[in-house]
Amino acid sequence: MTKIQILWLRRDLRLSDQPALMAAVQAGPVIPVYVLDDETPKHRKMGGASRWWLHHSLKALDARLREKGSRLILRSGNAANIVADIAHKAGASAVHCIRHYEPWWRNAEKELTVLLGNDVELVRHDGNYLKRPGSITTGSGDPYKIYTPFWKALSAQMPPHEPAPVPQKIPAPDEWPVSHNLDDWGLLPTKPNWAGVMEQEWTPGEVGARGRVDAFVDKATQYDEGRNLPSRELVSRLSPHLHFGEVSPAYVWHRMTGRGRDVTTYLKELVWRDYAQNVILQYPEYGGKNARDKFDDFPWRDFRSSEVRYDFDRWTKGQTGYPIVDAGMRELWATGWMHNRVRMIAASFLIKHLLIDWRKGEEWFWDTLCDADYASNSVNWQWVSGTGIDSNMFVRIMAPLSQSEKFDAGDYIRKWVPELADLDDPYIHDPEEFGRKPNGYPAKIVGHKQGRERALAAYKEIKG
DNA sequence: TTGCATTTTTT
DNA sequence: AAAAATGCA
Repeated sequence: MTKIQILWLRRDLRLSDQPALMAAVQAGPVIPVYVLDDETPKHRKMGGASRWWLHHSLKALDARLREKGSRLILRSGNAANIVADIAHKAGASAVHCIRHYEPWWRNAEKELTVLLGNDVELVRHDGNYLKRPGSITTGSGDPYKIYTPFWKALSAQMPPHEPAPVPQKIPAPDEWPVSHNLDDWGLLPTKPNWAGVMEQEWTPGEVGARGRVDAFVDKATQYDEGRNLPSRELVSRLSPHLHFGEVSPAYVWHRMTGRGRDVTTYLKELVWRDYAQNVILQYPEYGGKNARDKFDDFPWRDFRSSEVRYDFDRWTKGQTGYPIVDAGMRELWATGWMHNRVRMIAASFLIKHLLIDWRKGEEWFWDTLCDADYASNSVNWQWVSGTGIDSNMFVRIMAPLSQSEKFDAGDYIRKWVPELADLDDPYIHDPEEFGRKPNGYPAKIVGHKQGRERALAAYKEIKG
């Protein structure tokens, strides 16, 4: 006799290469459950863009499950409590999940083990990363702090496993637990215009993820240069799909490699996901705490001052007077995503030129990115700010104007800052300097030289 | 301990 | 050419 299996889903919303699903299917009838949990993550509950994505991803997953004779059970509240309750009421013998390494999920997994008691087993599977986080260590057995040696150690263990197929059929229980209605969760924004743009831009769900992979395979060899050119469509745009687990990194790895091509630069980028997990496993508080604690005394401009909040507000709205920064921030607001090269420029501008604490920027990205990921977002913000374990490069202050020219961002600016659309290169990168600033476009918040010198002076204060 | 290395840079 | 500190073998 086989007993009910609970499949507890979080950021692993796929049917293929899903080890928790495979294990559940082999053991008995499966009840797939997703819990919308705004309690467990505390202040890290999903932001607006992530919620939009989640809505569509869950809808797509439910449709996929129904094709296989199953369905998705939706509940909201404390995930550990609810999953335990469902498991007990269904008389389940096991709960299967994919492990997640955000500190709140690690806690919840521990709590769930206790709540399930002796009769129900919690089986945690790995599968959202190329190697199990924590398994890649230095010669002396410590976790890596620096990316390059981490990459070398991990890539020596590649390729990953062959991706597992979608199960033919997912056995259903005789009785389904009660489920909420997705539409009642209010995950979609009240602004219909924004939702319209998002729907044009993205197809959440496993099928959409596969489509992005297909579209990127032929571009992957150009990635080494293409990743720096925001005007061109040469990046994978897989980040939100990977974040929500709609596709496994092992599948992406296998699709991109082979055929004797060199796609190393892209693979390195993919491995940054693994690296970021390796960091938050060492430093669970990485999202809110400087890894280099001398930065705790850094003289950030005081956010209680209305002038500083006003500058921050202009940054969020893409009104800084720096076209490349503004284009990026407006792309983010419109589409829930920003080209990575521009993310670096925009982040550097907030931290160095505006001298605003990186945590304010990270918070904004957390709310507005549809790929918002605790590990990746924190690691990248701390990398730019120089507060991270992996860099001490505060004095690397990106020059937004030369970056804009260097990476040929003219068309990118034309697309996202329409009031500058009529300007030719090179004027469009710095209209103020060339005396071509249209009236509708703001003056620079702070001059480049002035901002740079202020940042260097602030850095000196914590050096001694 | 030593020596080499460190995602994306700047002037 | 310099910035500049610490990880890693």
